[in-house]
Amino acid sequence: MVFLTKLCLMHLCYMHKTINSHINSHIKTSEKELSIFNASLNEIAITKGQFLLKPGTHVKHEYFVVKGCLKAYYSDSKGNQHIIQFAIENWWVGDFDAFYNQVPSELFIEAIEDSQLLSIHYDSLQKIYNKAPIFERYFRILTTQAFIAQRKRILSTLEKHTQERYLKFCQTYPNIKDRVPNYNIANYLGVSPENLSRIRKNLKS
Amino acid sequence: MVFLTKLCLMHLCYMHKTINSHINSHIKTSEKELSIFNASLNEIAITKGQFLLKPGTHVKHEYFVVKGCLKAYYSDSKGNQHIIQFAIENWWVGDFDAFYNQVPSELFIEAIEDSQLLSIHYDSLQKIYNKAPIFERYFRILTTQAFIAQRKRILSTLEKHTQERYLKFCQTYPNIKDRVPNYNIANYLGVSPENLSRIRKNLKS
DNA sequence: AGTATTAATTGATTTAGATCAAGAAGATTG
DNA sequence: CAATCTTCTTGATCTAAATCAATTAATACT
Repeated sequence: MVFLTKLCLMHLCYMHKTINSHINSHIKTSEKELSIFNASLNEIAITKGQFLLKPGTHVKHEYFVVKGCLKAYYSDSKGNQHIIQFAIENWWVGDFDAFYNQVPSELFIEAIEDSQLLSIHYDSLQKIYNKAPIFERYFRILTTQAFIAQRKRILSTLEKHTQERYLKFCQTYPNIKDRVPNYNIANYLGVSPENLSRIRKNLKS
Repeated sequence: MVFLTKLCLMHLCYMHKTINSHINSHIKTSEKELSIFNASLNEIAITKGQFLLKPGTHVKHEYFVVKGCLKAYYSDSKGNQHIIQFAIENWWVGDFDAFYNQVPSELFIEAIEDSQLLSIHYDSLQKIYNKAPIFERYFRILTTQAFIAQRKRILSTLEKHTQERYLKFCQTYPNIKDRVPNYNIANYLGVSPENLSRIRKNLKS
């Protein structure tokens, strides 16, 4: 029992260490600011195939991936998945529209691997913004970078053929490419798995 | 001459008034914070067909549209325009990747109508963030909303047919739809002008 | 290891939309 | 108000990719 407690503490340290170094790679914080932030985080463990979020939910949390891999997707009327984001280590994931604009979620977020996450509650975040406004900067920078990445994704759908877009995807996310089934990459690119398979075959020769 | 000066002052007031009410629709500011911000803005007038930005430029400014309409686009090797954004009144426009990450611009920004803009310099903005950190919040909120809008755009290319995407575009941006030539809307949607024309014909009947 | 399940591949057919080409309708300008 | 330039439309053809269908390969399960 003592052993277990110790393990949990070590575990907690590891998760906080991960997010804190991510924070400090973007902004400079004091010990106090960091501890205000850390105090608001909750740990979540989720196994492959489990859902973090489903449509129709009132979303109160955003999630930081410490370890693992998830996909965020919409499901259309035919049941096709349209993947909006893969989230791996050091990414934030959530339904930002539902979270910030207080509308019901339309998004599925599902674990592709067993994953460890940290969650933050909407109310906690608002308090953090007031008590430690440096975190406005942290999220401003992250959102700006995410915005730029999305802009590039839009551009690639506008100007490139599927083969080029697939190659670009592999180049941009080499680590994701090897952790995710190909039909999910097809979903992300918005093409059929058959088409992606043929493209991959074509690239081999 | 006196008359002209007076006119310019009135003009200045109008432009600042526009951006200040936009700011105050998102955050609460003191007079002092607002005046710090206002002091960093420069006025720009640009006529239809002129460029605010071209590829290869070292980007030092972002722009707020007080009046007018612009398009931001990439031009591919065949000379096709891929429109990433239409900017009308109360929108910020710029090459955010080039601006924030100090890489050369790849973007054209061109006036579709005669336009009045306010520009802010990168260095000024950094100073504002330190002197009046409430503006971190302003830009965090704007970027978050822009991020959400882009996510919806990505989703629509993943799940919808061109006709549905065109209807969605008209619904989301009714004011832009009527100010921009159809072939530019086709560029934005990533389809040929001929195809959009046929879709529009089909919708009439 | 052997079975069940899930993922990837391959082939045949269909389709939405691109491309090519020409003309009509609007808008601008001398 | 011609004349020019720009935008939009229409038709014919071509092509990338979707869809449908079946098989093979890879994982997971007990």
